[in-house]
Amino acid sequence: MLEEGYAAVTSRRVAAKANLKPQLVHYYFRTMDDLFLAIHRRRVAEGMERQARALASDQPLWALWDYSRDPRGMALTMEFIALANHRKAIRAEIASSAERFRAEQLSGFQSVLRKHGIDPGAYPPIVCTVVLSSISRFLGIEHEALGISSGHAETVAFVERFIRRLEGDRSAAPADEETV
Amino acid sequence: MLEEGYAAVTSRRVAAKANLKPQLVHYYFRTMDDLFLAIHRRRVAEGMERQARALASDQPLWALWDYSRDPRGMALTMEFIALANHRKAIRAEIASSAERFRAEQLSGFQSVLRKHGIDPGAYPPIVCTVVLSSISRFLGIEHEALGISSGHAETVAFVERFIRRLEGDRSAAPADEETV
DNA sequence: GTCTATACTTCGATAGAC
DNA sequence: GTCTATCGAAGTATAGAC
Repeated sequence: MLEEGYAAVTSRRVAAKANLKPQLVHYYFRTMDDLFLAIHRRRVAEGMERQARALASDQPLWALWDYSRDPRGMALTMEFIALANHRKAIRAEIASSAERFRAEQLSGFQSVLRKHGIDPGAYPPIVCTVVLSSISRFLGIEHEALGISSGHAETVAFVERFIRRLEGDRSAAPADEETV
Repeated sequence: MLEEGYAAVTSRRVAAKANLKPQLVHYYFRTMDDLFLAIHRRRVAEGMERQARALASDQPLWALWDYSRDPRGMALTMEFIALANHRKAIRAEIASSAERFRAEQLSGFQSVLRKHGIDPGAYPPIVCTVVLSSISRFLGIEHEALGISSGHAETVAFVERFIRRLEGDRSAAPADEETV
């Protein structure tokens, strides 16, 4: 899925990877959509848990930022978005999980910004959430899918200046996975 | 390509749309990649011209913002990015066109911000370019591909508050197409 | 340029034996 | 559960006549 896209994930190739027969894929998942949904659900469960951990850490903004930018899951996430774009059966589930990530992130931002005394009129937490997601996702797409990065370093530095103003320097090394 | 993704663009279906035989597609473009490249080149030419017009208008930030957010070309652009992600032969060309859009937008931002007396140390033009692209693209993806829009209105309002501060109210209705 | 014909590959999904 | 066997559909691309 990472290397050749979701369209390359076929029952035959999945089976080959597991040293099984293609029919067994249909036995376990019936359709390929069911297989994709199963993968997605597992990813969502892990991702929600990771995001919760990030938001509960002592530097939630740093943790969330690092987590959102982690390239490991970025490409896979893009594949699922592309999948949602063309498979109506899958779209609803992916959309709802994205909303849950957003909601959890929002409540995290609300308490963090309140703690730092940020005026929610000037910097609404929901806007912070969306903008942070936008930037991390966009840079990820450009880097992973197109291999370009002009302006990326400057943008990262710009964002991190804001985070540093609130949480000081990053105390731990960047950590784990990403959103959906 | 819009409705079912680039994978659904096959020589047979292209030919059917044109009431021709599939083999003629191969006669004109030889491979499907050549066909995609031809489409892409035409889009880039139009897009560059539109972006230049936006940047040359009397409200370049409004024009660029409206242009970047135009949903008409957004989905198609996403398809080409997905295409680039999986077809090495096409990736280089799409990446280079994206860089050209970025460069042109940057020089536009530089003169606009200078004109308004914005400190380039506090708000580097390259960062403005990347952030604006990030937000418009991200909202477009969420809306087009996933059908979700929580936080979108607030984010749009936030961005437009900045633009209004520099260029005043939008004088014309939103206009045309988008980036790549 | 446009056609017919065709070689070759890969896919999703099911039926039915064991 | 796992196998063999198989249907039917769709795809890319080329050769060669007209």
